[in-house]
Amino acid sequence: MIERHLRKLRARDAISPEEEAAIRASVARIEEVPDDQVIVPAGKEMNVCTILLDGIACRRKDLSSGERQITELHVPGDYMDLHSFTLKRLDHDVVALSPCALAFVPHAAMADITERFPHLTRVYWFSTNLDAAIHREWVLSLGRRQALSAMAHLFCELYIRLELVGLARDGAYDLPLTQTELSECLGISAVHTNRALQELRDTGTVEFRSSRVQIADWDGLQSIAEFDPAYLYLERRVR
Amino acid sequence: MIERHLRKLRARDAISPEEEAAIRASVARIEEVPDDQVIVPAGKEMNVCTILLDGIACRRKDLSSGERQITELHVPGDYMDLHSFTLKRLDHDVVALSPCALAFVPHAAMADITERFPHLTRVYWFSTNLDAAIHREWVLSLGRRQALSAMAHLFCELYIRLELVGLARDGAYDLPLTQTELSECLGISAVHTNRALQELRDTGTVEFRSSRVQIADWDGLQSIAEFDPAYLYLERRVR
DNA sequence: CGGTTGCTTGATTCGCGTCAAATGCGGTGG
DNA sequence: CCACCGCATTTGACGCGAATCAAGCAACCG
Repeated sequence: MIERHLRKLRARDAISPEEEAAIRASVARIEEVPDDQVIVPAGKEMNVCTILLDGIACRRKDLSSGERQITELHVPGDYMDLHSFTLKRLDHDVVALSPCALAFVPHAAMADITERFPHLTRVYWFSTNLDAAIHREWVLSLGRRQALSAMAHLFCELYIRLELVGLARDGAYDLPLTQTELSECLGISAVHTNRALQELRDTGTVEFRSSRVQIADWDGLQSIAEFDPAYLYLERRVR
Repeated sequence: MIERHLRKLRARDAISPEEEAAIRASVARIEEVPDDQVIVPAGKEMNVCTILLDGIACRRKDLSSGERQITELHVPGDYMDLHSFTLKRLDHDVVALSPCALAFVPHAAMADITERFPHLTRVYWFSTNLDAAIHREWVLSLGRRQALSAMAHLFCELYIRLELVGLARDGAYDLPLTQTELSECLGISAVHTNRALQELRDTGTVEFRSSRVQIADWDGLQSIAEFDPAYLYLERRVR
């Protein structure tokens, strides 16, 4: 299952056999967690990082009022808390939005990689910078896009990211989120999320029901979203 | 002027004399740019990184409609585009919001640092992860906070970050932004920005005029903002 | 089969956007 | 020193996008 992680890395850079071996050796333990489980709580002192092998998870921040904001969705192959290697504790929760399979990599193993593999270190540094680029795109969505456009943008982003690891094809992918969780990504209410979904369906571009996204008209969806995948850094090059 | 950069790093970790020397040696060139200058355009192939020595700058993304969203403000001491070292090109512009003094560090010098100083590499990796943490807090502000609260939060964040490099004290700091630029940080209109500023002034917590922020009641401001500085990782520890 | 959770709908409210115009103000040139 | 300009700030009127409240419905599940 770690293949999806390698596939994600190799989409952007070359990974040598030695580096691949080091990555495989860095995994100390595999675990499965149920729906809704808090995998990493905000503020906790960390000494492992977590790769998402299967399922959908997120980074989530809370307000005292109980309102929640999801700041990033994670797909299989993602390091969900690689930044804990340098931050030591997180400013947000990492939460499973579906049953998830996880791989744990001790910080010590990551430290070993940084000493022995400077190039792989840059690859992982790149990976956290890619997360930041995704954050920035979400800032743009939340700050300036209309709800409909932001929602379309999210469906586009997830299609590209899931297709990269072989989990989307023919314009469709599984997305086991409730409408409430989707609303927590988009910074809107659950009611408005429902209405925006209907409006998107009415445009004939995309449908989201029964935990599945079906894109009928990619160009139309992309145009509603003003989606430009440049921020996902899909080109393969030496970092 | 590079002292502010060192001061920011040393607030979170120890920097040895050898590391300090390497940092100082990495600067190839110093330059001053006027107000409104695009320092790094989105998409451009980069081979240098830029430290902000003096002035206020930002990361900014545009929509085709001409609407703009600022995704982060930069204060003196910040590396504004350290992520270009691994990303090679940026997904946003870097723009001077006041006249700025800049220090340029070639990617080659940064590569040299990553080979010779693993600890300093982690310090810089941390620095880009701190930017991501700030992005996440802005996602929360844009997604879930009311305009008044988000504005108060931004004034709190800037106070802490500027105080760290000696540019804020006695509850006050210079902030050479127009209300329109402030609105581009907060994802609201310039008109509403003006009204929210008046409302904040009426609460007696903070005043923003003539390019200066004067905080009269920190506790009150913090409470309006629900500001918790944990996301700024102010504790000093080995990374 | 009753309870829980998620989805859907309608009515109403509200935060903020938009448009337009007025006011203030630093800079510039006569 | 004043007239003028350009830009930022401020104000008012009005409209829209999304929140909120409340209720009904559908699906799942022990």
